[in-house]
Amino acid sequence: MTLHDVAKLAGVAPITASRAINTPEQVSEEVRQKVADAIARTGYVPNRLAGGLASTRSRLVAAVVPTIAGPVFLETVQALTEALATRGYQLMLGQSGYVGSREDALLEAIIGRRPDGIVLTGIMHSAEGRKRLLASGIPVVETWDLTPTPIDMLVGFSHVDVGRKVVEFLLAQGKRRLAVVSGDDERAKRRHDAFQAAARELGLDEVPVIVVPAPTTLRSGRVALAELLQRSSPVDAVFCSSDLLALGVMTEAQSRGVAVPGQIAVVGFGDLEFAADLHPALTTVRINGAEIGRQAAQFIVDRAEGRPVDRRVVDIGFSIVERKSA
Amino acid sequence: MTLHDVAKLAGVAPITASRAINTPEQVSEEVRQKVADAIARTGYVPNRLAGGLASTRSRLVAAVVPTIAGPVFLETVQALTEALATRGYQLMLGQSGYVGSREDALLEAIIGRRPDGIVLTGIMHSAEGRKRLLASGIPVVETWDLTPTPIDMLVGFSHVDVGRKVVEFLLAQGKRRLAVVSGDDERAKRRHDAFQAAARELGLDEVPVIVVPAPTTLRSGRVALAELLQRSSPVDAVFCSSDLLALGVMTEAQSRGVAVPGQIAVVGFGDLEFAADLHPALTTVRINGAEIGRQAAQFIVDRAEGRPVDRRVVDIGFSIVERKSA
DNA sequence: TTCTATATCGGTAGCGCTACCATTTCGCCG
DNA sequence: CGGCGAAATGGTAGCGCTACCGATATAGAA
Repeated sequence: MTLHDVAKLAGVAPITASRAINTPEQVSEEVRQKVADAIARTGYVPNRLAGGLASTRSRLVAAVVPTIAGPVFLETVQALTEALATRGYQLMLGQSGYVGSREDALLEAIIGRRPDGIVLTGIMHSAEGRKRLLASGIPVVETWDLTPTPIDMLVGFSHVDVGRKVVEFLLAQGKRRLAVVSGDDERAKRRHDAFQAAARELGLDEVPVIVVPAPTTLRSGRVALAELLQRSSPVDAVFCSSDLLALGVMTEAQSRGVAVPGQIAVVGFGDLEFAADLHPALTTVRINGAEIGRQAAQFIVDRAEGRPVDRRVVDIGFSIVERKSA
Repeated sequence: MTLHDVAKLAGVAPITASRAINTPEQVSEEVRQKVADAIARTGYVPNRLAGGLASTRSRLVAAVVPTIAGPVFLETVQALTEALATRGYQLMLGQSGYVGSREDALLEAIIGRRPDGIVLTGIMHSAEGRKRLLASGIPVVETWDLTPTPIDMLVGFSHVDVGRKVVEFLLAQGKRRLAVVSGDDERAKRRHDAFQAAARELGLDEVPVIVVPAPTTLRSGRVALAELLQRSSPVDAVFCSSDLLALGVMTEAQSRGVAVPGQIAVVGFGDLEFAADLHPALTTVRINGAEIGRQAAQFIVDRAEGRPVDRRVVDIGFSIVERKSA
């Protein structure tokens, strides 16, 4: 079943049938109807590979996440997929793994499909990767981070600001013996470095940091708190690099009879769906992941459809959602 | 940068360059080297849209999930993406939404890309959808369920068996006043129908079922337990249709001072990563989601590469992981 | 009436690749 | 030393669609 068959059935030229489908305002009502009938009768589905080849517009967008299994980027991916779908674009998913070893093969696989855009979670660091991306000429959106030197477009927020603001928040709660439990990914590191620096500036003790492997899990939260409590210096607040970690810390606290927030305050990161309903409800840093996805989709669709994108960097900010755990 | 440019640079015919890339065993070592050099110098990346069009093999696989935001299918999607990537295939993600309204548009968007296979989470029910899928001639794998009439291939397990086994398990623990908290998706319904039926057969009281909207959340688990406790008849065990729901039930129990499993046993479904580390550790039904993904990938790649698939239905089963909550 | 602007439709070529068949090369046999 | 099969290479055509340009019909202006 090809466009030619449909056109023949409708009694028009293939190119006219193409227009009836793609730019219906360019054909008469009569033709539109005949073509629609022919499509209905044949069950014709346009071959978008062929269309993409001919028009150099694949209507495919690639998203690269470290792993889909971590809940962090889910909201973003969901919003991205949706926003793209309503505009006729399809999402291709690529997993870089937290290692970044297969990154090169992944980029090759993606670029080979000639997507109309690539959405990266996190910024691309490898010079090689940046070069390939740039050379490909494909619009790129980096997300979930801020950098003065984006490859192309960017929508994110400042991890350094997050670290600072959380210290200030905790201080305002009267907490003075802060600690951090953090995944070993690079953005989390930026947050806790800023956290430590801010604590130092404000005259607090050196902040101990427990680093756990990414992806972060409830288990590593439990283990981390256990380790923290075992150390000599007491702790009255813990900033976790993910809500899952925070849940782990709270779980461990509970199983040890340590009161939250009474003895230890806990702050998470991400504001996952469950955070509000934990007991005690989790105080956490909220990132509007869905908005990141939507904005990224907007960027790429605008580019693909030839609209100029003036502001190429969007800082969507964050907020500290104060609940019961801190 | 096209294959022609690379071929010219390497001093061979385009078709020879193509072979050097795709079937290197068909060309001499010398040609292989020259083409590899030319590629390295030019940064050439084959256009897989063109290749797909010419060979009618897109090396694209579509996966349809209700929503990526629910954690249930994550493991499957991750394993699928990985297994596919290592074989040179790319995953396209489609979200049907739990409603299934846009399902038609989604199918059209997917089929239009001529994927080498389609992986469905859950089985396809709409007659219209089945017809289109069948008509497209694309290999289809239905997952996470069992049916005597799959569209094509299938890898799943019996939800009816799950419901029955959990009743038996709970009974063996000495629990007699069972209840269910369940999402309103169709597979969950199958589980709790079987659960109710089994309880009836075994002479237990009628099992109350609280149905909450999908996707299930911690919050709905809390609310559901609250409602359950408010009812007249006492309850000593709750089977939840997801681990998140189970966590909600346990959270609510904890905040009300109801002992788990002492007063109420809780059984989850899914064995999400956090289940083992909850306090108390969650007893739950384990589904090997990753294995589902890998098997689905295997099915599709086998088909795409012309290998015959003899056993088209795989029951991967499930297991009840007994921990502390029941 | 003739000319021009506008809407509607069609033809041709080509996107970048691979399937298929043809040709060349070369070692090796009788 | 001709002939032959296998290995290596090349040529042609076409996958299904759209960009680009051209043709025709209609309506209104001059």
